[in-house]
Amino acid sequence: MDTSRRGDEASETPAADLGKRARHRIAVEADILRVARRHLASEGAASLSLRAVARDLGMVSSGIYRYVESRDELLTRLIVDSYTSLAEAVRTAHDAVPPDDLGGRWSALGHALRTWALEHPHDFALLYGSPVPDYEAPAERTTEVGTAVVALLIALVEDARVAGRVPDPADAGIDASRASAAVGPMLDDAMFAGTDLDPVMLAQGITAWTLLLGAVTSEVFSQLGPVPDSAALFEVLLAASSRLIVISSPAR
Amino acid sequence: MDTSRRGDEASETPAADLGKRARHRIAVEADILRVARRHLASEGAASLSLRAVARDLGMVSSGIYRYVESRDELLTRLIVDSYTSLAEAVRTAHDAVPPDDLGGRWSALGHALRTWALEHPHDFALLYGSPVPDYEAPAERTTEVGTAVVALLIALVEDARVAGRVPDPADAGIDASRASAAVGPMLDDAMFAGTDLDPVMLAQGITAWTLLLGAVTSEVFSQLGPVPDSAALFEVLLAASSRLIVISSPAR
DNA sequence: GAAGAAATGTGAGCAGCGCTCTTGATTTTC
DNA sequence: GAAAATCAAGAGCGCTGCTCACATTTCTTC
Repeated sequence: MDTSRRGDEASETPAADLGKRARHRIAVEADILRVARRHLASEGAASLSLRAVARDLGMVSSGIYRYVESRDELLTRLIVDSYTSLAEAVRTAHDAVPPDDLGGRWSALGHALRTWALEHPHDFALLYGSPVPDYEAPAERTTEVGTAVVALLIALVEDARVAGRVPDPADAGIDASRASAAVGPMLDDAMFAGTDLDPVMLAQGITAWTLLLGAVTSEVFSQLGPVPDSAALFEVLLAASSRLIVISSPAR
Repeated sequence: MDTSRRGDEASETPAADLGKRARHRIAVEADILRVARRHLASEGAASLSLRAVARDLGMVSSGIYRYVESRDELLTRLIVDSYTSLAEAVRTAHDAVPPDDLGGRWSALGHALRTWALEHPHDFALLYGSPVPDYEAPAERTTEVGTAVVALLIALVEDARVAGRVPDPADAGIDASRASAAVGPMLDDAMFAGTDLDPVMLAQGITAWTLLLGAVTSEVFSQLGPVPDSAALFEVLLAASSRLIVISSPAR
């Protein structure tokens, strides 16, 4: 049905509207990812089963291999998907804050990260927990999308520098020469092209990020045992991390 | 061999010397744990298989269930084992530092944690990574031994308070009333019986611990991608965490 | 439109897994 | 020595990832 198109059959398939085979394929691939995400959310990555996904889709178990190379490849797709979802959530929250409200931007970033992690614990575990079963993430496909949220952090640090609201590194126990040796070479990376960061500020940013991610990890995996008011504890940790990269009033 | 003991056969088994059955059992249980630890170290928790352990021990696959209730129970034993190993490593390093060298104690603690984690990445993942396959750690058996290293942190914070070398919480962005609300109730816990901590200091200790654990997690799971000099970066992060709980000279 | 090529669905099958149960042998207890 | 507990061994169930041969359907090319 619905063959009402300028009948330029054969030859090119200009990716505009496709044959029923191609259409079916992208639909099935989307279905697989959708069902897999549902299974991931309810059961976790470790018990994700290709057979179960196929069963849910009403196809025979071997059929799914026409669309997915292997279980690991499905996991990779889920990782990319989760990174995208996380980056979008964080970016949306971040962009809703006025650019000159540096502290507010970091706070929004942190809260968005925490909220997303608590809402999608298994996705979070996939991204920031222990690497899955003898599965090494293929860097080409994950690092690029995985750096989206870190890019926000970098932009924030850069803006803090421009605004002269960078905290004194000595207050954070950061030694300039040490920091240079540790992260200096990282500044040559493509990610930092065009920025004007110095090693010390990058070190401060990494420290803040490490503390923030540690706080979220700790809560999602409940590493501290039962915490009476975990939201309040997060506020404390977030405030501490904030102090590492931006101070409330211009210094010096 | 070596039956040279007062031969009070039969009747009681006073746990001193046992029948051949009991002796065999504890030997086999130790073997199982040993082989399982080897598998864990080389392959990770997710691909740990009871059948493979049994095979390595030359026993038939079903035989291992005489000694281990289930796969989850084996994992629990490994967790307890790993906690013990970690606690011992950290404690040893910590106790080698003069008690009044507060910064040195924290540094030793941090370095020992990092070294242990890098040497036993899969064990570390078991303790501080994402929870294993639909497996919820039985709190009774793990929390007790899991708090050993945190106990060191608490003692350190306590000593810093006594020595009057506690940093100003405001420098770390910690608000007193917020901190009280967040962690105050935790002080009623049995772990803090006998200590004289206030909520703010506890919050500072937790912040430092979160940063330290985040730094180690980040490195072991390589969450930051390739880092040129990860050891130097750890020094920076460790120094930052140290500033959160102890300052170099007595204040006020 | 017919014919060949490519993509897709189906079912059987292999090896591995956790775990249970039965059967027969060994050790401990009485 | 008899009864009870312990253990080794094997068969078996249902699940997993993955492969292969085969039939069917769609796409491409003449």
